[in-house]
Amino acid sequence: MACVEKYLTWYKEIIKKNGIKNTVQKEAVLNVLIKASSHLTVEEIYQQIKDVKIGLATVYRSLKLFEDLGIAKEIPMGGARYYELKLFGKKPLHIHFKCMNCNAMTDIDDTETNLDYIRLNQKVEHKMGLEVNDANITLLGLCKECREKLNAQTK
Amino acid sequence: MACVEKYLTWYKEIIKKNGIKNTVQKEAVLNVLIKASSHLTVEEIYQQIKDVKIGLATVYRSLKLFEDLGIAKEIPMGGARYYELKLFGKKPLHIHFKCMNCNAMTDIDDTETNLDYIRLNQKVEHKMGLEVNDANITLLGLCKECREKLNAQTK
DNA sequence: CTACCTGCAAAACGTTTGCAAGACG
DNA sequence: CGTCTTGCAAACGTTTTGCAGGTAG
Repeated sequence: MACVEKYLTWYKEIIKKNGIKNTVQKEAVLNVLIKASSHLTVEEIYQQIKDVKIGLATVYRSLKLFEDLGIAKEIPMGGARYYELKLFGKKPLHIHFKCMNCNAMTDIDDTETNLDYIRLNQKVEHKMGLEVNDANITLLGLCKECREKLNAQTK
Repeated sequence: MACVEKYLTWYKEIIKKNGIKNTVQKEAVLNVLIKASSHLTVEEIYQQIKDVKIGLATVYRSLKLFEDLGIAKEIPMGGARYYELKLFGKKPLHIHFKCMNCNAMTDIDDTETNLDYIRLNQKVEHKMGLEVNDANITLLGLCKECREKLNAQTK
């Protein structure tokens, strides 16, 4: 994937611009996040880094840094904290879905739907006189597979 | 408030129906939640109970129980966990707003807006073939007061 | 009277921090 | 070379658990 390389360069640019040093550890965390298809916990990110010597504390520190720089975003869900990247290619806002049966956490990848939510957020912003910079939207329920499976059992 | 009494009776009904024993401790936790205007952390709930002998562990156990029974709902936000009641008088879904400046966590109490979000959730449900039972929506930004304060400083 | 519930203290868990050594620029 | 960063281990705050005693139904 050429995209991974390109994004990585961009991220490193942001880090450098803020007077922070680029290290193999930060790069490793970024790499995992870029390649991740879904949202990961700190522990999962830590486990997926095997080619670089890294401590758990550094993963925490890197993620906090990335949050401050606006690179990454935390999504809290029932005790756990998931992380994902915010920039480049990702929508500025998107909806998360958590299946209460299989516990999978996925994105709802539908441009029109995402736009609907963004429009609604703007409406709220004007109506209430607030300034909305970010939004966490998580729907909970049954995913398509689990729904069909459970329906089949109860028939 | 007669409402507090009424709700309390209803909640105790639910607890009894599920074969769980009603105790002064559970009642105390419910009372705090019913009377609370905003969302509370476990520690805050614990502190507000003074007339009953109760241990922190019991507060945790009660809240978990209430969640399982569908009485209460957890709202995770940046490390902390807030709790609120789900039933009776409360909207089935409403939007939380967290101010990044003063850290206050409030509800967006606007029926029309809440309905907009519910409609949107239903749209997603049908479009993606999911079953949506619940939704966590938290907007992050600046509240009206902080926004004006900060604007005044930068002029 | 029995099953469930409670308080307490200990344990478990996730996250943060102090420090000396090391790496980036 | 100075500053920022790291790994390690200890500290920390929150949540869970085991257990003996207590209470609701």
